[in-house]
Amino acid sequence: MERDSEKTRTRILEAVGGLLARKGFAGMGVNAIARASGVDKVLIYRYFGGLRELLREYAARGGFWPTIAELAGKPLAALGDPVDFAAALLAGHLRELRRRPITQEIMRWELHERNELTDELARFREQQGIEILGLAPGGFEADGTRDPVAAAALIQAGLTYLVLRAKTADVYLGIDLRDEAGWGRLTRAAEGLVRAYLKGVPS
Amino acid sequence: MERDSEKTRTRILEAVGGLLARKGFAGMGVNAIARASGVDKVLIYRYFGGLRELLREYAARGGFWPTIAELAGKPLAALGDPVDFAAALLAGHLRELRRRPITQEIMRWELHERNELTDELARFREQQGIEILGLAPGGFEADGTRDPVAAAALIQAGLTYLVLRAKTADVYLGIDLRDEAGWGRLTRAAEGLVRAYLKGVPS
DNA sequence: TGACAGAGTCACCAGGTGGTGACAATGTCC
DNA sequence: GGACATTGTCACCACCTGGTGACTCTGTCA
Repeated sequence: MERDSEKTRTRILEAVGGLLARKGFAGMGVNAIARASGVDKVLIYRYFGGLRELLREYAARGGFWPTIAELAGKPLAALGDPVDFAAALLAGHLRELRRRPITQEIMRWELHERNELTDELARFREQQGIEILGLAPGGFEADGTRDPVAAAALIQAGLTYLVLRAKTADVYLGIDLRDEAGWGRLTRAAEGLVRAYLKGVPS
Repeated sequence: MERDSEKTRTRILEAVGGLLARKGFAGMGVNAIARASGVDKVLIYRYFGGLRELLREYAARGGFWPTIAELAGKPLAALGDPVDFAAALLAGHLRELRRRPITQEIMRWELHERNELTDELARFREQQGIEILGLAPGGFEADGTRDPVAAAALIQAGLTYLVLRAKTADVYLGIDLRDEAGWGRLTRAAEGLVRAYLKGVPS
């Protein structure tokens, strides 16, 4: 064997990512990681301490969350109107989440397990989300009739759910999740909803 | 022992429900069901054939999906306006899903496993959803600027995601998911969104 | 009373999991 | 060269899983 501990470490970490993308968190175990990386599992314990710590280190490397710039898709300065801002970020959320199977897998995992790691990952996202809201030109304060934050949360959550659902479903309320046309409808609906809600004029 | 096969069958089926509510599908196995029901696992094979068939039979008993009447919350005849109709059904979706932990667990399961059973369960819901859309007074046809079905799907998906997420998260984009006030904000936002989108006037 | 089918019990199997101790190979430094 | 720590290999452990064969018990019916 190669006898290069640093290389072995990264091989293990890469195996985590690959396994995550292929099998999700269901098949995530010491034996599976050892098999996938072609490394003896005892090295996982030696180098990382255990599965928890390995996953923690994998998470610490990051790279599966889109940055704010990626979410916006264009320079933030170009989004002077709060409605454009919201529409662009929601579209960006959909776009960026769809192209990140590992991120999707983490979010699926968060949906039915809660531990220090999932809490930390969620906290990071939550923090980023709040930060983005703070960047909204003019802010997103609620008044008597409108609650822009709740509305944005709802639409973002809807897009998230549909992306996660698309792995195991072909269709949702008649909308084809396998086809790009279906996603186009959803993108336009999201934009139309937020425009109508914030300005009172659909589309 | 009691020597009553019918009683034993129902004890097993009830154990499935209890286990589902407590542990979700993660801990769903022959041994666990046998333990939870206080019945030898060999009887599961004798009476049902295996885990798949047992789950199938459990699903066939139904009772975890809200009916259309429950979703509407009030007589459909009272919902003459398509906007009221949509708002009432979205609010009903949230209300009914929140009170059904087993249904939530099934939907979580559907999110990362796909088999004949999940497909069938999803097909039932899909069918019901389409049926509800058909009941909308005046229909929900898309025109050049609006796609009411996509908008409703998005909001419904958002409510679904937040309900599922509430089990493992306390907060989403600053909205408190443990508190009734948070759900009130979301309900009002959903209604405001659909009203604004369909009529052009928020709230 | 005795035969018999149905209901329930028990012991076991192969295979997988997380986890560890003992050992062999390899490079490094004196 | 020899000492030594590091890296990697292998065999093993207890435990749990799904699944099955063989047994005993019990109620029913002739």
